[in-house]
Amino acid sequence: MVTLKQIDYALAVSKTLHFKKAAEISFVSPSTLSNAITEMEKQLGFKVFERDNKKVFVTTLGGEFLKKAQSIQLQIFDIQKLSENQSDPLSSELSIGIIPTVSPYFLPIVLPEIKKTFPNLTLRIEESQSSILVNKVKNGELNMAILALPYNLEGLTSLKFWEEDFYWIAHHENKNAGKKEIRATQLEHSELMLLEDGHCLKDHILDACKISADSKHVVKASSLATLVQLVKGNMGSTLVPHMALGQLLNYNKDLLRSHLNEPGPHREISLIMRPTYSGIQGAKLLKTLFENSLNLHFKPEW
Amino acid sequence: MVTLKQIDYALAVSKTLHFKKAAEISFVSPSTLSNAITEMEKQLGFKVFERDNKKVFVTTLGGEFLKKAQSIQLQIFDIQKLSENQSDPLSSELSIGIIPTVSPYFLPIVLPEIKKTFPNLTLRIEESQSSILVNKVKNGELNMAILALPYNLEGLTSLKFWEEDFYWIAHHENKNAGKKEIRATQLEHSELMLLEDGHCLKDHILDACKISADSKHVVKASSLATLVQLVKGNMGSTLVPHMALGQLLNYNKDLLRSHLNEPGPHREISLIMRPTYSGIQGAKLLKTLFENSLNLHFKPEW
DNA sequence: TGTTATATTCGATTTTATCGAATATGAAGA
DNA sequence: TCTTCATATTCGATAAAATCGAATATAACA
Repeated sequence: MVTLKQIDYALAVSKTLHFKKAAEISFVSPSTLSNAITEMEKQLGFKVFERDNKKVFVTTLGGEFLKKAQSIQLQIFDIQKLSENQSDPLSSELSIGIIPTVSPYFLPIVLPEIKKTFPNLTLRIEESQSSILVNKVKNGELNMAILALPYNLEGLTSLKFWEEDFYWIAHHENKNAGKKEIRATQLEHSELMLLEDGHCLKDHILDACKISADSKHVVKASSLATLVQLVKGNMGSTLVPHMALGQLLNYNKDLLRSHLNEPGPHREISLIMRPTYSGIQGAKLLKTLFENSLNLHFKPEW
Repeated sequence: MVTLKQIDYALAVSKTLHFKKAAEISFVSPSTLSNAITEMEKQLGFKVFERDNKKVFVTTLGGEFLKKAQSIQLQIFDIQKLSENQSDPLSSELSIGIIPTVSPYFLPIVLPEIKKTFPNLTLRIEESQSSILVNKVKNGELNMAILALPYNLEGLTSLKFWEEDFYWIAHHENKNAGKKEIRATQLEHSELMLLEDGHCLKDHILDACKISADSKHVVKASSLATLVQLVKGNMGSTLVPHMALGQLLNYNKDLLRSHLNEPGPHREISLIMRPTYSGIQGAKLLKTLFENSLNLHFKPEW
């Protein structure tokens, strides 16, 4: 039988590609580790690592094995935390990833609430783009992430807590500026400024406006704040999500907004996590907290 | 650390709800098993089984644990078979579930091909409805299943190998009989005879015809063959999938068919399996074999 | 041709798992 | 109430395994 200890050792080797270092991080002697790997390979019927005293590399089949092995190891971690997460959720540590087009508008609202409601919780927040966050959640580096869907979750579980539409932001001199509603067809693609590649907001905007991904937009900014500054300089127009309106426009007289009148909601903000994650109970509590905070803040249609 | 051995023992207890019997099926003494479970519960920090010398039952949290534990055990089985399935796929044993509305029309075509192409393969075929098959694939009782999608796969992986439309079968005295194409709106719901509940074909037909599930149909048969016999007796009409046409109509002059002219394909036949299943390589070979056999048999639009 | 770094082998030792016998416990029946 | 019975658990002894350090083998490099 393959054992979890063997799996741990194998994963340590795959991380270091070095038996001695792997032995160190596993807190065993090199001989122990070597024996364990050899025994495991005997059980499996194939070599996971091709190695001599100078180099170590993973075999093709070994790669398959390691992928599955890591998933199993994560599930074991999850299972071990079943107890603590059940008895008193959100009372120790939690790492959450969040995308840049949500983070600055969302965190100021909910962080105080989290602090108040779960005073014993130590939060670690990490801001990255969706693809990176999905990977980190999958391999256990993050407990959860806050993403905008639709997005390919690759098997992760999601809890939706907010949906919103996009608004078109234009300089008051723009001929369409100030309309309450605007259709995608009324937007001049050439003057539309979007975020650089990798931001899911860009794709959601293209989807909502049914613009093909390859149409060229001159400006590709790295944040919504930049884009809005450019609009203020009358360089073009842009689209931003509902939750960003208040902070970005800030009663600026030059900037006018119009609701994007296309089938919505244009994006759905969700909490995602591994399906085997033991803190799902806690995640549901968070989801509710998020919903309540956001509704209080945004719903009274200011 | 929780070990796989402990997980095995715990699952044996959960199956038998009896420590002595669990010890027997695990080939260890009762004391060994008892100690292992106690030690495991100490590691986990909670009791999985509430027990005295008369009764054993699973705690709430224990149930959570056992569910995850079983999933892990299955993945370990999968990992152990990585080698054999890789080197020479489809050379030992394979259990496949298949739904009743595919089985009689599909197996006669592909079984001879499988025998010819994979002579060393021992096949076990099991016919059941989708919900049962999904469960059996999930808990490892079956390696794969052949289902008609869309269907809630609950995380299982699918490989589509065939898509087909439905045909309306009517007695030649029926006023619409014999038309090449027929729209759902032209069908008299009252005279439509469908399979009993639980057959996914019934749901797919309701979907394709946009009939609500609660509309009452008098006849609810347990097989397509029965339905067609009823049509022959002029009791009403029915809908059958493409692959069933030849066998069911069999050049019977009383029975006329019309293609259901609604957006399709009306159902997709797929091979489903656990995502961690190591025989995916073999499954892909089967998929190709299925495609080839079916295309040869059905595509020349007889 | 040494030297160095590193994986592996080997024998001894510690740790862990397992067993059978003895024990404890609660249910059922006399 | 007292026995009997079935069964989970405890205990001490034993078997199996995991681990260690030292010795060994091996390839790269100077």
